[in-house]
Order: sequence, then C-alpha cells, then structure tokens
Amino acid sequence: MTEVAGTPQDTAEGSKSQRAYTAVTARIVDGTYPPGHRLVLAAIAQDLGVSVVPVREAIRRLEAEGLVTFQRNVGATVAGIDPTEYLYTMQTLSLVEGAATALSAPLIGPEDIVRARAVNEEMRTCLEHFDPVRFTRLNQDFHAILFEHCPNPHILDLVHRGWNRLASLRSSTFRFVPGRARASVEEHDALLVLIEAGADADAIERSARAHRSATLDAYLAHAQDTRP
Amino acid sequence: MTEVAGTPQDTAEGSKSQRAYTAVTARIVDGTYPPGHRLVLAAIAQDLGVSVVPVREAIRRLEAEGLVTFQRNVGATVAGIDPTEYLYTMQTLSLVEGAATALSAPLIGPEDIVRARAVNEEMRTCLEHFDPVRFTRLNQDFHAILFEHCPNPHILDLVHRGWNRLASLRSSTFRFVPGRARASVEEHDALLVLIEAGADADAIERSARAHRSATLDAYLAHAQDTRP
DNA sequence: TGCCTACCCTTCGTATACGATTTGGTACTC
DNA sequence: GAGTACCAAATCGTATACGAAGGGTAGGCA
Repeated sequence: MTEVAGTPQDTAEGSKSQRAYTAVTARIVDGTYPPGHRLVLAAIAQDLGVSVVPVREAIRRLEAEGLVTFQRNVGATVAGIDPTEYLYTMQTLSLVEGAATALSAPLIGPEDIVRARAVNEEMRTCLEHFDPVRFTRLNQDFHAILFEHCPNPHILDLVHRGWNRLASLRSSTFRFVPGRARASVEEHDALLVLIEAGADADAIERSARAHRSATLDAYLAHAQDTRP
Repeated sequence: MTEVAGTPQDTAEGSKSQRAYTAVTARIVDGTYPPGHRLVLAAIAQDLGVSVVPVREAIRRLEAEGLVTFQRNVGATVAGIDPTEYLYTMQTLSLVEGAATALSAPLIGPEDIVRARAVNEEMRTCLEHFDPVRFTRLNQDFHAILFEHCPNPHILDLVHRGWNRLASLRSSTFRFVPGRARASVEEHDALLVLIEAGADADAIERSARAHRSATLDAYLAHAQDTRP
C-alpha cells in the first residue's frame, strides 16, 4: 500500500534496506549523528518513511563495518573514538592504505599526479589560517587520488572502511596536533616524487605507511603530554 | 580463549540472529553449504526453528564479510572462489596476516613456540602420505598460534575473515601444488627462528608476508602452466 | 535523608502476513 | 522446430503486531 508504483524522482536505490544504509551512513559520516548518538530504530524508520525491518538490516551492516556498536536489547550507538580505538584504526589504516597506495602506484597517471599536487598545494595554503576540518578533507582527497586505482577491491574496501571510521571525528589528529600538518604536507610531496619516479612497490608502501604512522605517533605523543 | 565454559546454558547464543549467523557460518566453513549453494531463507529458517527475520540478518552479516553474495529479489549464494577472487583474498591475507604475526611476535611465549613447532612437525610427517585437507588444517593451526596474540583486534578480525573466505575451498593451494607444501614447512621453521630470536617487527612481517605470497605465486605459476 | 524496591515506559526481538519480483515451464505461433 | 509470450510457483521485501528485556522514576522503608 505504501509502495506507490512510480516515485521515479527520489533517490531510491531499489531496496529500502539499501536506502536506509546509505542514509544512516551519510548521517554518521557528516556528523548529523555524532559519536555516542543513540540510533533508535523506530525513529529512523519513521524518519525515512519505512518500517523498522529494513533499518535493522542497515544497522547490522554498519555494525559489521564497525561504524556502530550494538548491544542486545539495548540498541545501537554511533561508534565513538576512544583513544584506543583510534590507535587500532590508524594502525590498520596505515597497513591497508600503504598497501593500496603501493598497488595503485603503477596505475597512477601524470594527470593524477597533477591533481594530487594541486590538492597538496591547497593544503599548504590552508596552513596559514588553519582549519582542521578543511585540512582533513583535503587530506582525504589527496590520499584518495593515490589509492583509488588499487586493483585489489578487498584492500580498497578496507581502506574505505578505515576512512569511514575516522570520519566520525570530524577533524582527525590535526585538530590536536596542528604541528603535524606541516610535516604531513612535506611528506605528501616526497610520496609523489617516489610515485612519479616509478619507485618499487615496497618503497612506496613503506613511505605511505610511515606517513600515516607518523600522524598516529604525533597524536600519541600529544596525548602523553596532556593526559598525565 | 574467548569461549569460556562458564555459560552452561543451551546452545543458544542469546539472540536467534546470532544463532543463525553461527550456524550458517559453520555450515559454509565445514562445507555443508558448498560454494555456489543457494541459501534459501525459508528453508534455513525452518531448519533452525526460527522465522526468516533473524536469518535475513545473519545473511546480511555474512554478505558484509564476503562469505556470501547477494542479489536483490533473487537471494544469497555461498561465495565461490574464482581464481581472481582467490588472488585478491590471498594478497589481502598476506598483508594482514604478516602484520598480525609481527604484532603478535613480542607476545609469543616459549610454550607457544613449542606448540607451533609440534604442529609443524606434524605437517612434516604429513608430507609422506600427503593429504591436502589435513595439511591445510594443520597449516591454519600453525599460523593461528602465531597471530592470535595480535593486540590489534581490527587486524586480527581481518585475518580471521580472510581465513574464513579461504575455508570455502576445502584444501587450499596445496591440493594443486603439492610441491609447495615442503617449502612451506621449511619456511615455517625459519619464521619460528626469527620470532624466537626476537627479530624486529619488520623482519617478521616481511617473512610472514613472503611466506604467504610464495604460496600464491606457486598457485599462479601452476595456473599458468595448466590453463593455456 | 538515603537507599532500596516496584512499577512503567521505552525500545528491542521475532513471528506472521501479504504484496512484489523473478524464474522456469508450457503453450502457441511463425 | 525454434522462438516468444504468458502463466504459475517459488522466493524475496517490507509492514505490522506482540511479547520481552532494560532503564528510569517515584514511592516507601530504614
């Protein structure tokens, strides 16, 4: 009865499960649902104009991806980023992103390099009046250019999942450790040089991984300084 | 480890979704549902004595993990392993397992080494009257000892997922390339020596990764020989 | 006054029901 | 005999309904 044959204008991705998944994911990533936010099935269902069943399935998928945590008979909440979780996620991301970048490298064309360099320049100018959110977004754009050609879809998927997890905290490490931003831009340049020169996969992987590990280390050092 | 015998209640893991997930996963891994097998919701539900709703959720989770493929309005089938998929999975596994092993290494005690060595000896004797299925099982046991201490749960989870994917093909590469089995046992010994000696993480990671990559390469070479 | 208990309300978990879609077979036509 | 169109069975997708589990609050008792 609710299924009006037609509705060709809305962004219906076919199944309502899928739509629910897309919608909730978007809201988590864009911050509408902040970390810790309680995801009430009925509320989301009503909001999307569907029943709870598709929403449940969407939540399950998000759970499997680690974007929400779930407790039986209690419900789902948007996964927070306690420091430990941040460490795990960054460590995993350094691993898979490093590999993805190395695997991509031979497939990265000159035009990609140009684009990446442009983004990095934008980041450099962004250093002046520093905006962590904007900087983080550019950072993601930069790396996306480098790893999106990864021919192994599993690894690429893992990279995306890692970035999604981090998306919960809107601004990443750079909010806490602005000093890291400048070094990051430099390392981007070095990484591009390596790729451009056709360095072997191992060198690129090491460089990309070290780049991310350094960000993690900066955060840890910062936490060490401020916490105890 | 995680299965503490303190819950003597019935086999129910609490929720029926969970039970369905566990049951279906087990049947895929143990080969009751072979690759390509069609998973009919109603049939599984009746078999488990529940309704279709929990089964649907279980299938969704399996889909997110890549163990089943799903087609809207058609249904789920157990994910097969076409050679391309095998390549991707092995490549990913070499990555995450290498890292997991390296991260575990400092936490591996002498008694673990003893156990691992025993398993490897069993594999060595197994070489005589070669049984691919048994050998593959021992191989998994061996590696499990080495990576289970991995302190990063994300990476550990990825390793488990990789192994689960491979479990679909009951006997792995060793069925096709029995010659690889002998080399594999040797490399296991070398890996144990490294860990025992407290080698640095990078060396261990390389060694573990190369070990798995070599298996993949052996398969690819074999495929090259027989296919064209 | 402070703590404990009992109740209620919110929210989840699962079953059942029904509409929607695909698929495979069969009959009809060219 | 081959191709196409149609029909029926199987199966999926989603809505609704109801029972169950948790958490919060008010009231009573020490």
